[in-house]
Amino acid sequence: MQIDVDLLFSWGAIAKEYKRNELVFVEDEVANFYYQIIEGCVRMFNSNDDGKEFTQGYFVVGQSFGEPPLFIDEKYPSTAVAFHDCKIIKLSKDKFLKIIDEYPAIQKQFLYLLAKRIYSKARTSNSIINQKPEFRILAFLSDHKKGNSNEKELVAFTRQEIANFTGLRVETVIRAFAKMKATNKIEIINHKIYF
Amino acid sequence: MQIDVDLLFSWGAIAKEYKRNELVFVEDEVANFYYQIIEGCVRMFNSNDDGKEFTQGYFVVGQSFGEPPLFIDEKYPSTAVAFHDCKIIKLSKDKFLKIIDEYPAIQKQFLYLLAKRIYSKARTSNSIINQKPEFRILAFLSDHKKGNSNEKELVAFTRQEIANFTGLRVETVIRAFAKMKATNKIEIINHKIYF
DNA sequence: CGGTTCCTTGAGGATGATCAACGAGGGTGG
DNA sequence: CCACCCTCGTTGATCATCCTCAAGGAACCG
Repeated sequence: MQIDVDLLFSWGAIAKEYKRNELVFVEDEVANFYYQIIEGCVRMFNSNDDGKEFTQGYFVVGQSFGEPPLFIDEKYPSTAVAFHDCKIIKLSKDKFLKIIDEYPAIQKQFLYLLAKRIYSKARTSNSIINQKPEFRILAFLSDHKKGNSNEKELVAFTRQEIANFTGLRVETVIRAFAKMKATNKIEIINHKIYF
Repeated sequence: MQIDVDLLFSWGAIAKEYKRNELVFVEDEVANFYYQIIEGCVRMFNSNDDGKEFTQGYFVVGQSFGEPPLFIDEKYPSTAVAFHDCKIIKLSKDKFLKIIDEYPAIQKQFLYLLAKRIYSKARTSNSIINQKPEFRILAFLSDHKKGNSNEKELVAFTRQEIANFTGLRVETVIRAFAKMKATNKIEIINHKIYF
């Protein structure tokens, strides 16, 4: 949990519902709100001219997103959309920055959070740029694995979503999966992937 | 300037000199120090199996680098090397974290710094993944332009360095530059690039 | 059971990587 | 001052890989 929900409400935050695929904010828009997910899952992405999308990240229950621009007075570098139906807390930028100032413990939490984000962005951009499709996909799968046991678990992303995250095309992802199945790196049962 | 130099020294920091190409820290090493540049320039990068390098970023005088792992108790995701001869202040992790705790203003500065880094990492990874060579290079050039005037200025990176940053190969960079010259996006005088 | 979304396969093509060889400039030491 | 070396830039030819396009099949849901 990022900021205590009751605290947020006491500062005037409101909860808003978003249907699947509804936009939360759009690239190049001015950043005016702090967002924290109560229910559902949010995807951040960029589109290029051809309509090809690149997923910057997924955010789930309890996580906040789109904060960096609030601190540095920048526009949103990406678009955020409800990946599933969502309930999201919204608080104005001013109030959010005041909370940060008034509660040193919260400020510190955000420092750690941003440090984590940079760390993982450094790792993903490295694996995406330097490596072959199979490697990129494996990096994605490892990062998004819930348990860290050896047991294989269901991958809850479509091949298209994995393609968007790894900067590949669906067909390439599918073909890579075929190879990975052959080498026992994953299992595919009934079109579902287990890793 | 990140943290006041005198303050750092008063907390027991030392200044160390690094020759060009000398390593400051290495990928996967445990993070034990805070580093701040007094003189010179540092490059952070990853190498993959083929020896191909991907540059995560350049850091110049007055900037600190390699802090995120200090906050979250992780190993370094990349290697740092002196790009030119350097003088760098080094402070132990413990003392650094104490400074962060004792001076709220400094803590806040780091929050802003990390926010900026995330913002620019989001932008670069997008332009690198989604786009054609020429576009990637233009993004790099814009990001590293000092003045924001329209006047063309000398690009102080070799073609190899630009290739490492954009995830391309030298030859591809050179060929892209040839096209960009033809379309007047850059000038090349005596092998030097002006953008 | 009809529609939508997702998955799959094949063929062909474009693009950037690779390999090899050479040119140009700048600095250093004899 | 010149010869050499080392780094950086350049060019062409060839290759591998991933993208593109097209078509169809499977699963799922109301």
